[in-house]
Amino acid sequence: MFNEIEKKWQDNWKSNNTYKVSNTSDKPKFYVLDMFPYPSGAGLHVGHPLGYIASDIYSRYKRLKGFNVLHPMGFDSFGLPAEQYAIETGQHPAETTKKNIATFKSQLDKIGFCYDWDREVRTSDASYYKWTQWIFLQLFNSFYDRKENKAKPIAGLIKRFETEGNTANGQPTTTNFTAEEWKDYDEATQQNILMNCRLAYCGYGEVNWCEALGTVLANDEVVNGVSERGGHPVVKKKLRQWYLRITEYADRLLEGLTKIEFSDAMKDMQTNWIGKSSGAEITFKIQQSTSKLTVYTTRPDTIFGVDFMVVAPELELINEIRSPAQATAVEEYIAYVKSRSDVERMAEKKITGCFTGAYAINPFDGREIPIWISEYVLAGYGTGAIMAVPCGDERDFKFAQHFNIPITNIIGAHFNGEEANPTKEAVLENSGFLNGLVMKDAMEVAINKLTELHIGIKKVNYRMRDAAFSRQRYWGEPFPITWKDNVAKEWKGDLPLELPHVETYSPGPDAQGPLANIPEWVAQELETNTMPGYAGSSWYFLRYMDPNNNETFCDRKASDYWNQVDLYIGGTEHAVGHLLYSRMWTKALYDLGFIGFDEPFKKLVNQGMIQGSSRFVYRIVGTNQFVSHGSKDNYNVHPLHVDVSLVDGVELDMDAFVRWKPEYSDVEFICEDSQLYRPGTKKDGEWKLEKYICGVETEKMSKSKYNTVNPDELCKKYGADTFRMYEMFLGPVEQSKPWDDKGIEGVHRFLRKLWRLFFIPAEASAKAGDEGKKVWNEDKPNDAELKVLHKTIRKIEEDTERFSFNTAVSTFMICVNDLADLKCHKKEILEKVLILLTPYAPHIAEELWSKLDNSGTILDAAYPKYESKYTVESSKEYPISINGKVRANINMDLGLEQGDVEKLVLQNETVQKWLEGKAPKKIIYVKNKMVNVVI
RNA sequence: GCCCAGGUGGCGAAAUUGGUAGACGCACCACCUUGAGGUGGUGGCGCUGGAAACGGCGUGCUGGUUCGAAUCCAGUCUUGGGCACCA
Repeated sequence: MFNEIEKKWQDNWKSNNTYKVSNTSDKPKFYVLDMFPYPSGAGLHVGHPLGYIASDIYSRYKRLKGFNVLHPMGFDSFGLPAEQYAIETGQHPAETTKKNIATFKSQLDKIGFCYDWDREVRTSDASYYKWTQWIFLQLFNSFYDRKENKAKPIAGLIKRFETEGNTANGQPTTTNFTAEEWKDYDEATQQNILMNCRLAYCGYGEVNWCEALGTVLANDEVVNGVSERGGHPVVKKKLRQWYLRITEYADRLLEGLTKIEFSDAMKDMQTNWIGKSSGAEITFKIQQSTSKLTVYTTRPDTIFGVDFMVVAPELELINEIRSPAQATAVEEYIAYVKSRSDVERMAEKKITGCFTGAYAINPFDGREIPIWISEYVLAGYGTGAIMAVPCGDERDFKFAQHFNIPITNIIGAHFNGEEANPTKEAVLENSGFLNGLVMKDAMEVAINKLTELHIGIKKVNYRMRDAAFSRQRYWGEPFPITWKDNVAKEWKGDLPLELPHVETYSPGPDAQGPLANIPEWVAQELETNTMPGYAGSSWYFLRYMDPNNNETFCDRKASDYWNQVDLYIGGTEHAVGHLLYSRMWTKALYDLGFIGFDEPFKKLVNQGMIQGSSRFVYRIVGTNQFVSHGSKDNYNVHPLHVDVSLVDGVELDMDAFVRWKPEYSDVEFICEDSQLYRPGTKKDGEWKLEKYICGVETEKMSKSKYNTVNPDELCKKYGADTFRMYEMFLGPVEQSKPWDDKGIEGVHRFLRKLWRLFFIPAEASAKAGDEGKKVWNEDKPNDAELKVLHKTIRKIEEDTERFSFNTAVSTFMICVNDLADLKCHKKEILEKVLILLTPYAPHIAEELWSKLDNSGTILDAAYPKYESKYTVESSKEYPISINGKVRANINMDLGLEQGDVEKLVLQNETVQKWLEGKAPKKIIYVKNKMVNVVI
């Protein structure tokens, strides 16, 4: 029955364009956004819709509350998996992507979401990536003006170079020169300098190269030294790469966090990723050399505790300063470091290093400080060199110990000689002019002194690096860039620069992408890299506002109207990728005057992940026997995933298992009671006492683990409304939890019970699924019934507002139970309950609404208001507790004065017994809830 | 190692500001409805002692603050997530 109702209303909404959203309205606007999905070939599993259902409920709720709600959906359809699938099967990514999107859309529609599909965006559509390319060009043609702290068109910078050079204005991302010098530079030199200023720039850099995927990866796409996708090894490689100068936005990205509602956990993650630290850069003279060594430290107060210097092996400086005696050792060490991959370094974490033979001079006490090189110092952070203070830093301490370098103690008793102590509270000793100062106060004194002597400056550093923005792949946005004589220029054709069709996806020469294999492409000297997956997703929320505009990426009127996304729902996995990039793009577009806000998402809610509950069978190694969970430890077994649909709870359907895959056709089972069972040896219907118990583990839901559950089947069996409410009922949206459908019956029962408030099925036709006999009436409700209604209105509103959808479902259940107890079938009550229910179970609400002889759609009904006279208790038995422990009840009216309450309490028999004639110390009357007597 | 979020019945969970812990649902038990099954209904359901009335204990563990703690504080164990030689 529910299936037909749902089909009927889904068709009705579609043909009436019920969810069409207009960019003009008298109503206040509200923008609810989901993180759009990557349309994988596996289709939707029950984990995907969790956030979508939550956002759908909130959107529908806001619509009922009188808002013009934008709630769009689209597809993040460029990316690696489609291309890898293409390599494996030969199907073109455009084809598979189209097919997958169709599957996703039909699956989404079955759940009854209120998307305006006219606003759908697909990042791989030329009409969409035209604007991704356009925005890229804006970034390419802009620089970050550090003085005004915003992005500006690069034309202004060129003008500045021509008139003032780059001395006073200081764009520190490039070198200094005068206006005359600028004019004398040839074009290549000028372009080189400009490239160093552009917000999207091309440069040579150490990148994360993944051989198996044939591409570079951004830092957030590499996990534990292997690729996030596929788990292939990743090595450092020097390559020409496009980058986004996100580091220029580091401070604003941090500052912006205070203006938006993200969870603390999310803010912490972004803050840590940006990794701001402040300290000083200090330059040391080197003995018998004109070279100098500049280090970055957060602890300039420990300058007198420096016992050695460490330089990253990659630094050129090493060749200038190393002593002849150490030359061979240094070269050998550098060769050794180069031979090691990131994975090895991380796995081993051993202490290695090599003395250069050179010494730096401590500027304050003239001490000679040996300069070492070691892989534990990173070339890419700070200056690539550190001053080591073993008494205060654990890594420095271990290094000193390992190489027998004497340790200077500047913190007295705080250092025990056994381990370093990174305290800032110690009083400094052996520290020259800093003696007697507490460390945290000494920092400023030290920095001032260094500045005064021109050997150091205060310095802020960020852990975040510029974002690698090119991929050596096919299935992504082409860069509208041409190369001539090693100079990158904006492509002069009309956007979009369309992705050409290819027959093969194999990499081009010299670690270039497949585009390098296309002669016409190369002939035009076009860039052969493509943009990364996050390019299209960094601005899609803007395109929804004005999706069909062919003149601009998003009309300013539209973006001014819809403004920020009011509510963004998605997983935490994008904390340092997508969410940071979109924030940066928004800021850049804001700086350049294309939009009027500089934070894209006002509020972010992270939905938890629904994990799969995997089942395992245990194959005895080298045999075709499987042993049950209880006795698996007695054998040498190999665990294998088994499809969850073949398992009832933990008990395997052995006959279904042998039919599952051909290679299992003649297996045997050693069951829980150690009996051997061979499928097919017992006839159907014969009692099978043997049980095979599977192992259980919670892991990520994925097709390869056979633990996915398809929402289609649940919608078919129970209906979309049941499915929607059950996903919410499972627990708080923010929380991750393994999927489990054993409670879905309860929610389904609730909806049937709701139905029976309107219609009672006739006895004989209970199974036929017709609507039954009408029982609803138009009688006037009484106080008890109104009380149920208004309490529900209040609770549902509160629950919905605070995204506590699980308790909201409970509230509905209580409401329906109460109405059933009261035998209340009154239209006046029921129709209001239906309105409350609309966001949660739109189909059944709409159906019953129409059956109550209402016209129009319930989606635009007026949201009921609660009356407080029905939501408070008028009189009640109140508990009295004595020293916090409830001992008796007392009858009294609400809103009594303290004095009256005391009198009433003292008359109570139980209290008198406890007091034994003495006066109580205190009588506390708590929030109209209870009374506590302190004795 | 560092940062963050959790830990409550057989299970998913609730408890919005410190105020009668376990709402609601699942599972389970008993009964009613039924020829039977399903559906539907009523009641029970933290542990423990007790025939019962009633009592003791109880929100990972150990302490503390408070008339009163799942909630606040200190320490500790544990699960999940993030970062990881960032000087």
